[in-house]
Amino acid sequence: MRAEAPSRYDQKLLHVLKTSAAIFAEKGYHSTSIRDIARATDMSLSGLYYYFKSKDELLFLIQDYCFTTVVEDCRKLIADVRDPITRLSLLIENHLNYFVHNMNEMKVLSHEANSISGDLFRKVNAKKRQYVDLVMNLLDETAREHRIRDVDIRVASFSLFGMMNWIYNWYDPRKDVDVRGLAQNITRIFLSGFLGDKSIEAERTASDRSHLERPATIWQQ
Amino acid sequence: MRAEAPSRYDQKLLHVLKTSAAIFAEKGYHSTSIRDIARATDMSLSGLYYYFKSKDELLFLIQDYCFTTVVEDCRKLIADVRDPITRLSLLIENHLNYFVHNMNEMKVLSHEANSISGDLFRKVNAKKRQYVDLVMNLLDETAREHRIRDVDIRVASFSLFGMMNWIYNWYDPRKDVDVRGLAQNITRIFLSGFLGDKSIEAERTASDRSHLERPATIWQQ
DNA sequence: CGTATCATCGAACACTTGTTCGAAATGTTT
DNA sequence: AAACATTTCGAACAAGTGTTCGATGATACG
Repeated sequence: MRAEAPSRYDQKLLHVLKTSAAIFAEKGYHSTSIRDIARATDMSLSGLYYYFKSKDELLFLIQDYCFTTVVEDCRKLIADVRDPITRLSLLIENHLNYFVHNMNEMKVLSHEANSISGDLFRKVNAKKRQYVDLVMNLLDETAREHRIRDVDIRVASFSLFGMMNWIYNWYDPRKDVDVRGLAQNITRIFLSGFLGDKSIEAERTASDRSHLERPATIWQQ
Repeated sequence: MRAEAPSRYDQKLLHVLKTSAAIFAEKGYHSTSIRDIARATDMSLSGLYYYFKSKDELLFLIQDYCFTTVVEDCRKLIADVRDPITRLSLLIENHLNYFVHNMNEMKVLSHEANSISGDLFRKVNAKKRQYVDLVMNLLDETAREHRIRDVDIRVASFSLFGMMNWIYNWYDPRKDVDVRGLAQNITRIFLSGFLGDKSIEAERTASDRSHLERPATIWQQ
């Protein structure tokens, strides 16, 4: 039994989502009007409302669809792998691969995370939390296996997410390394950074932290 | 000769900037109305326009003021240090310290980078580019000294910025490690990750990259 | 054919937005 | 006190916003 062919409705909905994501990615969610989307999709203003019932929901559909797929793909990919480090590497590769190939949607997911509110916000956030927990557990397991005690798991996890999710701010497939190279580099930096290197004591480099005491600048008066 | 005492005008302007930054950080630039700011500052709508001549410029003033200070502080801090690794460590510490102590402004700087346009955008971006170049040069120098050839400098630089700038999405000073710990962790992860560890070959962990060939999911059809 | 379901649209509504402008209040200097 | 500059404000404007609704066209099926 094979998958149903997508209906006319589904096809057009997806087209609307993809076009909207592109505009949201370029101009930002709040600066994009439904009229902008109507123009780009060659539909009428009110005709769009047949496919979503509010601008909020439109954003949700993009985020949810996109995020669900990343997580599902990831789960399949690491399903029959046990070694936490390998699982982590695969997660990173999947995340970056999906990100680069769906830059618009992922930018909207990352950048407009707080542009949504209420129940829809909570729904997306529930999935996000699962994903974050997955990473934190992997790091925790790895840390135990390798007797790493000097790294905060939360800081490490979000550092990794920072590295990965920041790419929408700079990555240009036309002049940067390809996805392969991107994944290799980030995996290498994070993993060997997290696992640590006995020959390097990062601490040595800047032991005088007295400047951290200063409240820093005029903003704080 | 000591610094001039800030005038009434400067004091109030700073108060306006700081209050605006707090609201922008919470609700986002585009969802914040000048009326919101008027309410929060106990000023009239039109009264605010005595301190800036457009909403755009208000955003610019926040970003410029904030960014200028980070870079200046950084330059002073590393002025008489030659070792690139030490310079890098100090830069990271300064960046994170400033970020945590001025979370609102730095969130506005990071998150609303594209909410500004035209000349004002270019002005902020010029400073940003200098800062990025500083980091890239430091990494380049370090890479040469330590004979690191398998890491892309651009990827490494923006990975570092990703780690540092992402914190506005998760860092909570009330339940996370303090700035000291934050800086230690991130410096350790990035630095020993960038310098690498001969005993670890990250490459080994996920040599099968065939899934990176697949165009990935429904979005691309 | 006809008829029921799906898909689309134009026109309008109620509301919020950034910004302006002349006048009034406040403060400072002669 | 008078004259000046600095600072604040109320009221209004023009433009753009998300959303609704009844009507119309298209499509599928009996």
